[in-house]
Amino acid sequence: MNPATANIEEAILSAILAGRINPGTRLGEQKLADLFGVSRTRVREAMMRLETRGVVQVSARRGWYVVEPSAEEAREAFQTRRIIETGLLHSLREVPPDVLKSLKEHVAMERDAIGAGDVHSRACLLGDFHIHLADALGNRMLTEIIRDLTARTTLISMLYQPTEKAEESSHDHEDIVAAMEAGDLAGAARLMDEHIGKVEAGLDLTAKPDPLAGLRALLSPAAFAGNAPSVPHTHVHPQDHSHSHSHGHPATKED
Amino acid sequence: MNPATANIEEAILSAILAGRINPGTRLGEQKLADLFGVSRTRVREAMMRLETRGVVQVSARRGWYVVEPSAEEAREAFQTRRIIETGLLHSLREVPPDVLKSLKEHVAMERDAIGAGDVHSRACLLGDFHIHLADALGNRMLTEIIRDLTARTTLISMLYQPTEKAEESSHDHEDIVAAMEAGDLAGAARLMDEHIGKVEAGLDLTAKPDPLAGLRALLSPAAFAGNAPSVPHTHVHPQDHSHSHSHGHPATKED
DNA sequence: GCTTACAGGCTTGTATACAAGATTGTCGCC
DNA sequence: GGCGACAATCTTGTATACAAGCCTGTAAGC
Repeated sequence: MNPATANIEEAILSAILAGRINPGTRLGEQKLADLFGVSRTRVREAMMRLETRGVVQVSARRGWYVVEPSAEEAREAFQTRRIIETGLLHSLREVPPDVLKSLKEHVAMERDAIGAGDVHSRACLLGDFHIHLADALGNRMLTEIIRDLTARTTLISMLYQPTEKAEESSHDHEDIVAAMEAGDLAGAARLMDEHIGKVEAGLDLTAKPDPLAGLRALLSPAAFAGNAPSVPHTHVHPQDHSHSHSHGHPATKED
Repeated sequence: MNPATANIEEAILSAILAGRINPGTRLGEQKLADLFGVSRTRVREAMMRLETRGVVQVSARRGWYVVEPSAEEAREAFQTRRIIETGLLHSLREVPPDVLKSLKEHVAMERDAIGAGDVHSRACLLGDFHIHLADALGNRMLTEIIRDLTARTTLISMLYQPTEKAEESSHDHEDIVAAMEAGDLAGAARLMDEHIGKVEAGLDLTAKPDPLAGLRALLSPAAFAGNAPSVPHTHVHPQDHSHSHSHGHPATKED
């Protein structure tokens, strides 16, 4: 593949996995082209590849947007991950020592990142655990699949997750590795199932399927006619999709 | 997505699943563009999407080729399918009656196609069973994943399969459905594992990593100088194949 | 004052032109 | 006669130009 195209693709996917790009973010072709110093052609290539991988979508003549999975798609993504990752653990007969070592090191890194409060690194590592697991098997196809799925569930978490439970996730990972070390693969699979289930259960899938959620919350208390003057038109389109949730998204959780 | 682009992509993928396109086939951009009545741009889009899905590959400034999975990739593909499809069956608690009905009908169609000797339809249906299974769960993501994997294993079978065992496969499918109907999902998963294992075991993964295999077979009996004059040229290009699809795959021989 | 029609700007969609590289067929040389 | 270099041809790689459509801001009409 083209090095430049691959770089764009990889850069965007990595940014998503690290939680640096929010769902719904608009990715303008020309803007990306300038950013990477290439022409729109290459950017379009990368975008189309990412579209087939399920992480961006094109809206006709409007632009490319990072996907905002619906509640239904969220359920599918988690179901798919459960199936694949438990299937993976079940398929193992034994775990090579070097794989165990590598996984333990990874969990240690998770704890460090959590302790250091590095939110991007943390999100990246937590997702990466699952990718690492597949990779340790030496199966690149599976790794790619899980990587794409993880990108999607990361976006889902950003959309629907009211609370972050990084410590709990890392602890789950630790338990899974412990079960693997004990040779209890079935137990590890069960723990993995529960782990993914917990992450899914921690989401509020009824809450934020639309970008108006924040606004809707303002409206529902019937405080609409209260004091805020002419809220509707002026505030529905603050700027535009591209800049609207450009950065300060994660601040809106759990209150 | 674009309708035309999607059509090209789908047409080629379907053709692969039906065994109508051989691994290693060259897919020229202009030729496809003429065929579908569009410009090269659209063809390139479709090709890049298919490349992302792992069914074609581009060789720089030489053309697009249907992938010829190596023995290693073949093992990975089967391993991945085993993991996912057994994981799928394990994840089920019960099978809805309409799904069972649909699967039974599918198996019946397989038998019909086998009886009728329709080789393309048969190949398509045998692969489609697995796709159908995921689809019946209502999980489109999983369906897409399995579809792509099935395309690859279909190509692998075309490359390495010395014998076709359509009846046996169909019979396996029947057994799997029967186990599902009996509510024995664990048993169904085991049967699925064995089924995929059987298909994999039926291959000769040491035999045909290179496109010269047929030629090599002619050379080895040392009958080369015997009586057939200038055999090589006439038989290397049986029909049009565009040209020789002998793009220098590094993994040529093994012995 | 509010609604509706319209125009301008901006973004993607598509085709085409040209550049770069690879393969192949041919000619000259040894 | 065999081998190597060269040129013609074909194919993809990349950029750019133009067309088409959406969004937004403005102005006119009710």
